[in-house]
Amino acid sequence: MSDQIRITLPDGSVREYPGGVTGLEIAAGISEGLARNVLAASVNGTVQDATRPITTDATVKLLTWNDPEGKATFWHSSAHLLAEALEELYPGIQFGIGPPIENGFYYDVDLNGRHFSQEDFKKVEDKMLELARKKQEFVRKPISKAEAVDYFEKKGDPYKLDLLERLDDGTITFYTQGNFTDLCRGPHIPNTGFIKAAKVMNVAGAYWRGDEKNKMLTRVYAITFPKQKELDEYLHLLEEAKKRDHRKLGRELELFAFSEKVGQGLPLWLPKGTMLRERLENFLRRAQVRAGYSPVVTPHIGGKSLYVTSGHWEKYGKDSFKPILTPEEGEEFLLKPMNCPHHCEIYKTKPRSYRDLPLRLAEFGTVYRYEQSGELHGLTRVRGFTQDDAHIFCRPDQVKEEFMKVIDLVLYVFRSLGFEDFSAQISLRDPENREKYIGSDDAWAKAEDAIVEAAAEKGLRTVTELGEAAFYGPKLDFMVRDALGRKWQLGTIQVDYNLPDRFELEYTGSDNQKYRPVMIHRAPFGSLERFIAILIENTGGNFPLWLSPDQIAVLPISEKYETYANDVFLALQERDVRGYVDHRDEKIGRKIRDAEISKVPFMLIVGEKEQAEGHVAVRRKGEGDLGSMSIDDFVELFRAEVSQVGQAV
RNA sequence: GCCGUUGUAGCUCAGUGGUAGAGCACUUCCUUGGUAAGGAAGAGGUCACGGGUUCAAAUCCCGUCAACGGCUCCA
Repeated sequence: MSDQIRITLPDGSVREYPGGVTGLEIAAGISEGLARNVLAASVNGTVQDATRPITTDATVKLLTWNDPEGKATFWHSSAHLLAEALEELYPGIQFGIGPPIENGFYYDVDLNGRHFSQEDFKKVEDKMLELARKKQEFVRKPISKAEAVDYFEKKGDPYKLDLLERLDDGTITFYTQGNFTDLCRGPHIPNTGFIKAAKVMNVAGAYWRGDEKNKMLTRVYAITFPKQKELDEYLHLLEEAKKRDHRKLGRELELFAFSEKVGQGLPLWLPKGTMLRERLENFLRRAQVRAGYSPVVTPHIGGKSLYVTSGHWEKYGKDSFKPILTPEEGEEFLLKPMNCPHHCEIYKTKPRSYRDLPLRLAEFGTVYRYEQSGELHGLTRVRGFTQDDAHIFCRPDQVKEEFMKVIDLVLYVFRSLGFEDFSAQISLRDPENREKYIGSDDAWAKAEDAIVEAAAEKGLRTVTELGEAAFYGPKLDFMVRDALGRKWQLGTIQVDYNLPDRFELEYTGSDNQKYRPVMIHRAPFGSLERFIAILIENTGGNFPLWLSPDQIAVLPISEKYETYANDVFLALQERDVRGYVDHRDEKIGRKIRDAEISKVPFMLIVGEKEQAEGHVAVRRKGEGDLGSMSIDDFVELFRAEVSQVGQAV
């Protein structure tokens, strides 16, 4: 151990230390402050305990709260602290897993039927902090599998034993802090004293190992911080995010509603929401016409045999809405869960030539799917929704080019609406579970290659997920987050070599032979409902001018100017400006306040002066008075802003 | 579907065994006003629904439905 080792630090400097030096000691040599804040150490790219000796030359980064790995380590250790607290409060409970997550951590526990709810949160938090103040060290101990099994058999924890079964002897470690010992690969923070603030967020059920055949454990979600102030800030941030929740804003801005009588997951679009939705539809319709799409319309139901042919009946029939029947003949029809089978039938209405391809059929198609009741969520997960669907029928040699054109369209849509923060996900087959999918290996391989290449050529930053493909083909999804950080899929592009086979679609090639086209399913919004939900949360309800349900509110100072207010409104309406006149018997301050709360972009105040000059006093929401101007000047100002985003819709 | 929590006026919420409340919104009247809440009066609830316990249930118990937070699922 007396041999010197060379440690390379992130700034490129190299220092010599005695072999066996720890991250903590290196930190102490740099500054006392750093030593106080070191949570873990990255040694040659592997995160490990800051207290673990380093025995060879290495590149070392000392991790603090400001590093994602530091945070993860902090929260992982906090999960152990949570477990320790729970065990003290509820002796005899058993533990599943307790990982860090994006915001905090959780621990799955089997409370053996014991009750645990919000009233107990405070007690757990207090216990956690009480234990944290003891500055208990996290002690790492390599242990043989036999000893580990023995420990948990004595303790009576079936979940840990289940975990141990899949671990190899020689790789197993225990971590102990205070009276709590856990099977854990680590790493951990030096001691519990770093944890100064703790909050149990909520509890939820979670199946052991995520399998619904297994027992449901209680998942306790919590978050901790090195400073109380940071917890306060986090809670404040959460409060702010809740204000942007589309379910809240949807009600407040009168965009949509639900009715128990209509049914859960079946949104009712109110006039203002419909206005917004129609602007979006028109926006995409125009873009699609430019991109060579042909709009079509198909019925909301289709004969069962259509879905037998498509394969959807086999795959989803048993857990869908049941077929509806004709009264006399008993013929079965399905509420359409997809538009693609209908579009395939449109393809088949006449013989197609290679010259006709690509054929791009687009439809705002409303579909109905039986989503499990516990899954429904505002507008992001519903049972009836409208896809901005289109199916591109093309020759195999056109797949990649068409795919790239769709990527362009999706990016155009996202850019126009200010969606900067999205990620792209390529979903491929699960290589270990191929019977889940229909279609030949060869077709799948071709489709997967086409997607990967197209995404790469478009320079998309993508993550690839195995096993996330649709049952009929791989896909490229565009993912965004809602106000509370949950991830949702919006735009999607899917290659399908399968449906053309099932529907026996054909085209005649230049050699007069019959060929099979390839289908691309695509939806830039995904569904209008989900897209609008995310748009509401992204904008906080402050929609761009071209989308605002009400773009202006004409506010007469008093009844005397009502006629003039109506004249102003009519003149603007003729120039395609949307809004209303506030005729209520209220003072101007009140009318302004209400228009501001309704998030109307422009308020046009008219009184004696304006009437005399034929002007309007313009007030911009959130900004204030812009001064008095003629109606023509206002329209110019208005149109400049609308065309700024390129969307005179 | 599963686990947990919740359900009182259009909205936000008080009320924990003894005749259903507040603020905002709504209606009417007064007020005719200059850039974020003028005043007064009024109307509005089978306390989600269905059972049960009790002299008495919004309140306690059981069931159903729905919403919320997760899990599983998501063509």
